[in-house]
Amino acid sequence: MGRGKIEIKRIENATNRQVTYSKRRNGIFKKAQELTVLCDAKVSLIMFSSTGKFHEFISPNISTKAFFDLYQKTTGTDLWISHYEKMQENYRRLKEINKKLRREIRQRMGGDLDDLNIKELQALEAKMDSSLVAIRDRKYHVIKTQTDTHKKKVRNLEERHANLVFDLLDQQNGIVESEGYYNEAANGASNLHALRLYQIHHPNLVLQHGGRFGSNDLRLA
Amino acid sequence: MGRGKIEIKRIENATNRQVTYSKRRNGIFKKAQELTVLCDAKVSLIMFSSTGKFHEFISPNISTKAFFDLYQKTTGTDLWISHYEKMQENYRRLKEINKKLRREIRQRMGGDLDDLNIKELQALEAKMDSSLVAIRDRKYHVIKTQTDTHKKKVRNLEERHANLVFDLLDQQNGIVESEGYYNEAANGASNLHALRLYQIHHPNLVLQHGGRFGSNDLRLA
DNA sequence: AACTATTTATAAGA
DNA sequence: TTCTTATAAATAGTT
Repeated sequence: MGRGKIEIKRIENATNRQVTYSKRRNGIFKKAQELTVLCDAKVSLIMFSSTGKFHEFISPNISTKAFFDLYQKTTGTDLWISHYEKMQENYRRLKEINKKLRREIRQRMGGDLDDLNIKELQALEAKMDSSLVAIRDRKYHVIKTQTDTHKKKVRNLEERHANLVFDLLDQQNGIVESEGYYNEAANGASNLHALRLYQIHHPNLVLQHGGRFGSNDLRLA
Repeated sequence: MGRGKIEIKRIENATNRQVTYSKRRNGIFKKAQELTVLCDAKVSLIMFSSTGKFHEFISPNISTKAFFDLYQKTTGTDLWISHYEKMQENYRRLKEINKKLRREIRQRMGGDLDDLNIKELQALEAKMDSSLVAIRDRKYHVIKTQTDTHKKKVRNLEERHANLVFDLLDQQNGIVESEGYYNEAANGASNLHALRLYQIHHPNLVLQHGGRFGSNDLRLA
């Protein structure tokens, strides 16, 4: 049916394949159309090319949905029941697992213990005990981390505060004793003296870098 | 494409129509088969004759169901969406709940604690503590119940054993002292005497109804 | 996309 | 239905 006979096997040249697909697709669609008209038949012809392109012919006066319904009715197969049933089975299993999980949680919360025997109760108690240890450990670890972070923050703030105080005193010295007696106040050399002056008037200021920090409102239970 | 050219319109003669249907059906199936092979395409061809007869061609390596799924995916239509999607949504929700339950259990087992803050850790610890108390209470209750049951069983067995002993002694008395010295042995009046006799020969028998029962192999932790 | 030599499909007849 | 065969139709290779 062409310049030469061809063997019916996959056309390796992609361009040729695509061209042949296009030509033969038209041919088969025409055949389907003719069959529909000549023989008063219902035809559904759906195809996907190797590149995934979709084409469809369907006889007039019938939708694809109706066609598939007819297909299912005629063949007695239900195209989606297997999929559906598999899902239902999964759903049922998940529900069961869920129930067990909830039960386990209830037991771990101290309820629903009525149908555990002594061995099971002892095992549960032991597990709970060790879990409690793990939780306590974790809690202490978190508290310690948080405390350390607090310490660092406070230390940092203290330093910045102290620096501000020094700067302030330096400025005051520069103004009050402007006769030149303390002209070197602008450089950092007099910080210690300035601090001493400041402390005289603010005896509550305490510079302390490793001390105890009061309650951080974390009860250590 | 035959002895004469035909017009493409419904063939009124039913026999002719049927014959043409049969011939052309073979032709179109062959075309579909060739297209599948030559062009590496996926083809679904379903037809119903005017008399309702069903024929189908489908490319190898793909089921009608898979083809239908592909069709739906490609065209964006979904014919059983209402049934199916509702179920999928339920399934998804159940899965999510499941995940949370598992996580809660893991935490209650002392794992997966990294992203709990101190407040949550404290709450968890408190819950675990009270749960542990409940579990211990339950354990003790079970132990007590079981012990009581044992006691009752033992007591019952002892009584039956004692009765058997009495009956045995009565019979022996009946035989040994058949001269009539103890003819009233058949009624229960002489049980006390019989017991005394029995105890002489079995000094290890102890009738004890409220005593301590040895280890029941239940460590009281 | 068009052409055309050839192959293939099939209408009519058996 | 199936076979035969003359003829229409489809199409492979080419342009």
